[in-house]
Amino acid sequence: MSSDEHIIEGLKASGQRMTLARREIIRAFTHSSSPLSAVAILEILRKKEILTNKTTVYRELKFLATQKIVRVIQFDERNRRYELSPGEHRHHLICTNCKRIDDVILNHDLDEVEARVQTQKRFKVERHALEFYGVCEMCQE
Amino acid sequence: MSSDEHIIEGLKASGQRMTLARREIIRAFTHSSSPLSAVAILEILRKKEILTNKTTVYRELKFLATQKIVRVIQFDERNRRYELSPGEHRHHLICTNCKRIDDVILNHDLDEVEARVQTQKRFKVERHALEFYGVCEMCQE
DNA sequence: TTGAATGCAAAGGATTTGCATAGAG
DNA sequence: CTCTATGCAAATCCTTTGCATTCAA
Repeated sequence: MSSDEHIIEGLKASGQRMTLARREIIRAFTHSSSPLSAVAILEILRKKEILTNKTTVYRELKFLATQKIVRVIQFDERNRRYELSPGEHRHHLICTNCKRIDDVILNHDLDEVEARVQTQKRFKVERHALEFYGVCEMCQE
Repeated sequence: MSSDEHIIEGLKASGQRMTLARREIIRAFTHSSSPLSAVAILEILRKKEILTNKTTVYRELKFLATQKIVRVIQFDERNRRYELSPGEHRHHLICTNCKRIDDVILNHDLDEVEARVQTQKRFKVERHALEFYGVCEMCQE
């Protein structure tokens, strides 16, 4: 079962309704390697000739977030982006030139730092967000 | 010379004008240990009975950012926050309970991770942003 | 005097809400 | 049939812009 079907079946199994918009938004995420904004999703659906209102997209994103299927991430931008809630721990590489966003997986690299924050500041870390800003391979040429 | 005076004198020396609003916004930053939003600054000025328009605050924040005196940071929130451009490398501890934001300084802890991103993904890292979400000391009680 | 800073009103862009209707199960 | 999802318009919130006026140097 592909990952979009997996999510869709999971939702159905938990008694949620499956609509065209919901299905297609989930597919948009499973087929994208980078975080998507509401506008980006609207654009993807428009290209597939699936007419959807932006209100629906915003509401669907909120729904998927409450279901922990996607999560919100926010860069130094005006608008929010969303991405599939990662099983592995992902971080972002944001190109300051072309604005492209790539992912990198760093599983236990921050464990030590987190432990230090925990003891030094008595702050109980639940999660962290780490983004790298710089120049991507293509823009370096 | 205190740190606000230091910034103010630096600006004057580089030929920038010094107005009441500018001076007080700089002071708001040097006297705060956590990042400030435009609304928060407006509130601080209002309490000091310094009448200022929000437009001025937004414009001033933009100005201070171009002068590299402050920098923008954005959490999973709707509105932007700004903080003094740090000499040392700061990160944030964001309490998911009381929303308080504290800072932590981690100078070279990410060097190794950055190096790996650089070689693995051929991404030239210029800077990074790292935030920890969790429960602060006070909220753990 | 002169260009930068200010205030106000209005515009903008992203996101949310109210309400009536359509559609999934 | 019932309750959720949808579309549309309007509202909200944060931020920016245009323009005439004030003010620092």
